Amino acid sequence: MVSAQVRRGGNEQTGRPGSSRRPREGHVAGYSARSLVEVAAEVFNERGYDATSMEDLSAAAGISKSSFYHHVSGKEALLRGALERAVDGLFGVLSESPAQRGSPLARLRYIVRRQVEVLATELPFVTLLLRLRGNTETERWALERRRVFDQEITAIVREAMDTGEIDDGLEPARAARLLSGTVNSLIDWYRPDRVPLPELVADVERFVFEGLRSTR
Amino acid sequence: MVSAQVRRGGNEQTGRPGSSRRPREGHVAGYSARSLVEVAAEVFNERGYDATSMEDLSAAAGISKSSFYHHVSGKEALLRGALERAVDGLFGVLSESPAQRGSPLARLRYIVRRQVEVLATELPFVTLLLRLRGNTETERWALERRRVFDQEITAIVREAMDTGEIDDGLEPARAARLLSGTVNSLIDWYRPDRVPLPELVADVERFVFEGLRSTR
DNA sequence: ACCGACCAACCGACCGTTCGGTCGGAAGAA
DNA sequence: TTCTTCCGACCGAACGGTCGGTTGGTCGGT
Repeated sequence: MVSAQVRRGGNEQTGRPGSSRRPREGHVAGYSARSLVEVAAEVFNERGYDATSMEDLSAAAGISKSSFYHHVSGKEALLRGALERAVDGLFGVLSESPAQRGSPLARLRYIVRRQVEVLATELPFVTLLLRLRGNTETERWALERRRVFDQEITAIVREAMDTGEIDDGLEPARAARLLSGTVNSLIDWYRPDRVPLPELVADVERFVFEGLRSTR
Repeated sequence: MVSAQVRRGGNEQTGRPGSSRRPREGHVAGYSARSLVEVAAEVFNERGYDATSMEDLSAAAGISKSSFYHHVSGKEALLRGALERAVDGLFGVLSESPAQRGSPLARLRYIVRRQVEVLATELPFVTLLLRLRGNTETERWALERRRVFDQEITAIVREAMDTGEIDDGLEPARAARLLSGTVNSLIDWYRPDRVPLPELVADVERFVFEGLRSTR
């Protein structure tokens, strides 16, 4: 397990510590394992996990590869850390009280809205989660968690169909997959600071529940 | 350049030629470059492009790594071949006459339906296309073609909003992205033979244009 | 004296790719 | 028919290079 404690969460000048050559400001940088997970998640998304070397990661963190190993136990541990953050964010939504009380449709709408918010705020981590191939044990664990999450959504969709709140012309599982697919596709184009988050949330909710066709 | 001519497009007993140990039936197998592209696309999707070794590919084709090189010029050429097939399929839809004539909404509906069909029939190739990271020149070329495709969709969405056929509450570019995102998300769960294609096409069209909410 | 941050040099494994050579059928000459 | 020549399919072995990870050590603060 990674044991380093938090000392400095980042670097104020670039947002990512020492991504360009630092002039060796002593030997005190102090990267927490957590901030390195953030760096790693970004690089994983740019290059792809397999194409990312430990040297790429350490360079992005501004230290040498061997120094990097002083802070983290290995490549897969970084992936695990990032995936855990994504999974925790997603399941956190399900455990919020508006996701557990109220009519099925209201719960579903709430989950969609919150899921968009989590996707946006935890973008690099969720992106990583949604692009997994399942090659390692860590990846398969995350894939399984995703599957459980999707099942929860499917169950709520089914309830909402039973109450007649949403159209029951589709199979619940298929409707849930289209729903999740739409929300998750945000990671392919959403970039923070380009679109106000509340506006994005409203647009996605409208698209998912009302569709594209004119209401007039 | 790949120079082998088509001799046998596949193998009737497994659907993929020689994926299990063949008892050396002479030295006549005769893989066309095309059938090897199909094998490669499947393995790329299972393992991820970067994580796939040439040995993985040759093993899937049932020949040695060095024999494999007798038929193809290299790893990236296989990727290129697969991506070209996906891109051609997608742009082919746009050039069909129902995609160019009629009201914007009718054209959009047609494109969505046909795009689902292309996704389904060319699943491995389109999957590859939609998961690119842009590390190599080939990948960047494909990404650029995708961008052009999305722009075409955006233009039609904008037209349909101008005519009032679809809701203009969303920005055209954002509506187009949600639309494409929904359709493209099929690659994450659609598997042939599980769902009749016409039914899938109808479901996706309905979801995209009518949304989930009840029509009653 | 000790400790945490840091790094150059290194390791075995595996990568994509090349190459020399074998095998068996097709084709032409006898 | 038999002999000879040729060719495409095929493979084992090895190449240069890069990978994830380790080692042995320096340096500055306390």
